[in-house]
Amino acid sequence: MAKGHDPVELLSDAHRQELARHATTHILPARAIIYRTGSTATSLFIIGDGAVKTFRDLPSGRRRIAAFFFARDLFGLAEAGVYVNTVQTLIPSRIYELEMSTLTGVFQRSPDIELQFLTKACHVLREAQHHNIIVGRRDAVGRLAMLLQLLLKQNWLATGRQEIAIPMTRSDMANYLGLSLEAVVRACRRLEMQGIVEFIGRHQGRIIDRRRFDALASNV
Amino acid sequence: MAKGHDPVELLSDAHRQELARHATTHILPARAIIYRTGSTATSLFIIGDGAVKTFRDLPSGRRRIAAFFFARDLFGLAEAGVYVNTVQTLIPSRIYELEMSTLTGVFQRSPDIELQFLTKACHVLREAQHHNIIVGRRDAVGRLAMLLQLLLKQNWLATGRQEIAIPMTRSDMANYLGLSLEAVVRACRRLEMQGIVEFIGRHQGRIIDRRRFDALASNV
DNA sequence: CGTCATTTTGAGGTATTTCAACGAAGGTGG
DNA sequence: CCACCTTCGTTGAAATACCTCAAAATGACG
Repeated sequence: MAKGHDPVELLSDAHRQELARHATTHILPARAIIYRTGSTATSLFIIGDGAVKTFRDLPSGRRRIAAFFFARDLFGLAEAGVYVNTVQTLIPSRIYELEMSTLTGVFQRSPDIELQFLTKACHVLREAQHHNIIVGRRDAVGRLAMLLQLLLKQNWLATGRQEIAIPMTRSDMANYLGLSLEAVVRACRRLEMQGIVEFIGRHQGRIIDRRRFDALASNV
Repeated sequence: MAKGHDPVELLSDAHRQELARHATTHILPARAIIYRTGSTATSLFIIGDGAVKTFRDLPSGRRRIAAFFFARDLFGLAEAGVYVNTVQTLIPSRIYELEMSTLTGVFQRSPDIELQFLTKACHVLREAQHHNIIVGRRDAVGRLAMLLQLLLKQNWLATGRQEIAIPMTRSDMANYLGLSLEAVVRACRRLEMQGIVEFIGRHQGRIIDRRRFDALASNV
């Protein structure tokens, strides 16, 4: 089983308040670009509510989605000087912006906050390694199952634990999984045909057979 | 082109001396296990000389190599409480061990050292994302070219800049690239047939046609 | 309610995987 | 120092699964 994906509290309440004083809040609609590849990196961002995707467009015209981020996730730190990925909201989101210049001051005053960021960076790294394992699978259905499992964790509390909220398009899923759009569609079909997952519309799913679902996702 | 892979100095000389006082030096032969999946995480490690691989064995029996690390690289931070990957030397190596307990003290005294570690963690994250892009390619030859390009950067100074030192086995390369062992062998053959790269033995390569080599590696 | 992007479905091509057997290399013990 | 043995590497042939291309249907949005 893929471990290391428990929801991680980024910061304690005290630290969160300390940071809140320095943060700018952005209320963004769906599909809003937060920053682009190559622009100079000036801030870190924390998601209050919503979801974003970080991606790069490759020379071939293909697009690779490096990660999806959700509430309490941190992004903007995978760079040095300039951002290497573009970040865009999937759904309306509330984003907190922390300017690096003010952040270094906070770090000087309280190294333990900085340690929290280091911990969080490690969490993001584990996510990236897990992503590597997903893409390493050869079967489309198994890859899809692992992505759905990821999404399931997000709505563990919000919705029932069989309900899967899918805030992105099939195309996004394909770009994350390293599959073609058609392969994703067919994989969804097959999960339905086999009675493992049911799809209601394109942005919601429901687990029908949890045992076989977990078996699929774990069968790396 | 894949950017973000320039050799990064982990620490300034002053900081390195500060850390050296707290570090334990290990001289290890090839194939030595430094720590295993699931053991409690007590230390960070920095490579003085040598090379290591970090990997996980999946339930299916497959092995996925998450990363190769070389001189001045840092590892042991991709975890929370327990290590999630096993780390093993590829060649005889000198490894510095920094116990977390002493490290937190250092962080308290000099937050700028901690910031260096955060920066380094971001670098490792970028490497993981680059790995994602490599594995995302569908052509075995292109993936191999990107790995060779990575190895090339390591020996930029040590050997000529056409010489590629390959400290790992074909099997390791396969597990890193998400290919079968046979696919790696055939990809090597094809690079030779096309006069792009020449292999001397199994652990050394030489770039023959740099233009086409770069074109291959960039053609993501 | 119409337009447009996204999704869905079908058929064929191509790459890698798998399976099997052989050859080479490295490490160990006599 | 040599021989053995285990591991790793190499090559060939067939099968599977995904990709690509093309066209129709669905859904989103103004």
